[in-house]
Amino acid sequence: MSTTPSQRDLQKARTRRALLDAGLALLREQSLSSLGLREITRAVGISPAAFYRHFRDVSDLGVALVEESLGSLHEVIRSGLTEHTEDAERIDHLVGAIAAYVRAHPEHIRFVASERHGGVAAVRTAIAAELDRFAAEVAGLLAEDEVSRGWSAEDLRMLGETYVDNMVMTASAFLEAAQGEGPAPEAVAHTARRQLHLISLGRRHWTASGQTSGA
Amino acid sequence: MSTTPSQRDLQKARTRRALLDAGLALLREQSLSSLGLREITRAVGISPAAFYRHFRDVSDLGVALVEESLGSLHEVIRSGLTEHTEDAERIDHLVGAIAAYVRAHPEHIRFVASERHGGVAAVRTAIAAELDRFAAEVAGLLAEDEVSRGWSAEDLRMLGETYVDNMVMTASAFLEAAQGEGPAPEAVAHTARRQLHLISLGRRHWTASGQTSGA
DNA sequence: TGTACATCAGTGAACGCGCGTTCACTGATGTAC
DNA sequence: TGTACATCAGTGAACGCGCGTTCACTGATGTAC
Repeated sequence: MSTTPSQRDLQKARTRRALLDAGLALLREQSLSSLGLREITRAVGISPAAFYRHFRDVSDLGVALVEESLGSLHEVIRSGLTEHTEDAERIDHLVGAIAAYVRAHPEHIRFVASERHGGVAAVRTAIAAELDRFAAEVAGLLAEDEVSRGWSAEDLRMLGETYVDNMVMTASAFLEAAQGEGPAPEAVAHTARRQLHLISLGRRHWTASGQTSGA
Repeated sequence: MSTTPSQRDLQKARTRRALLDAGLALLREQSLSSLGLREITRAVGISPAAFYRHFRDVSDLGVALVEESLGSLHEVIRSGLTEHTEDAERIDHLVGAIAAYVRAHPEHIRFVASERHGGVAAVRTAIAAELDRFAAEVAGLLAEDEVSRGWSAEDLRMLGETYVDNMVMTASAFLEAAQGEGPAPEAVAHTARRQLHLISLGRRHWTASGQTSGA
């Protein structure tokens, strides 16, 4: 029942894209709460008033960017965790996939990293929800490993969160490396690999009773 | 050779304090890059021009806040890692110390969390430097444990970073819990304890050769 | 195919407002003699 | 202790500027007949 979009629909979609792209580009140098509506429309080359045909306000555009930024990561993670079964290979692959993603979409990663705890509540909420989905997804994938036998859903969830936290930190570190702000990319990859190895060792030796602390 | 500060010095210090406090309070609801100079002076009750007697601009005040926010954490971490030798006790103590710190200084933690990857370069750099110091400090403390025998400086450093990353994530999670944005504080503590336990297990089974991945 | 009307993305001018920064100043505090 | 001068944190007015939002509008595209 879906008809071909009209010229109008196409043009509108094109302008919307331009607004999102311009917004993301401008966010390389500032945070969302200081990004101006006029700044965005100026970059696109339309009048300020036209902005309202596409978004309610700038934070509304921010929420749309969250989906764009994290949506395509699901596939990356899935392949990163399922394509190999041996620990070392899987870690290499996952770290490499993160590095590649950061290289391919640096602005998306920067956006998520800086707005995750940033000043715009709606965006913060959207990012938290998306990262929660990731944690659940990772937990689901790791549940299928042999080592996960006997793990409670709660423990698997915790493991998923640990992986996601680590991946976010690693992505941030790659980003800083790319801007020359921190250690070099190879050093970041080296640290990330060993951190994942550490977690993976812990996972291998995990026992359900081990998690409770002595009184 | 230090003489007692004059009335003038005292008054100036008092105003500076008021500016820092007002800035931090305002940052509860927005990010540094959107915080206005006039907003701060208005909150303090002085004229906008007086601001320049204390700081070059708002980002200069931000850098001063970084030192304030993280400075007092060193002692907390040190005691959290040295007061107990048994794993479970140490983890309980550390997680409790983080929870207490977040409860005592929520604005400081929120500030650091949101500006760590925020829009003001000078502040980002200051936070990164301070967290680096933490990682080095934690690495130094963990080096003294029996399990660390044979660890390279580089691996210890990686371990320190893993701890600091985890602590930052945990602090953020406690903060969100306090605002009712995420899981309850007890759930955060529970996850944090198990994550630290996971890391601690990995640490116990770490071998220098284990970290390199197969070709 | 041609015509009359409807839709609606984008315009451009206008608005009131708060911003950061400057400047010459004031008057309390501090210092030299 | 008293006096004359220096310092300097804070003032208040002024500046030019860009902001978000509103509004009646235009004109190309789409639709009904």
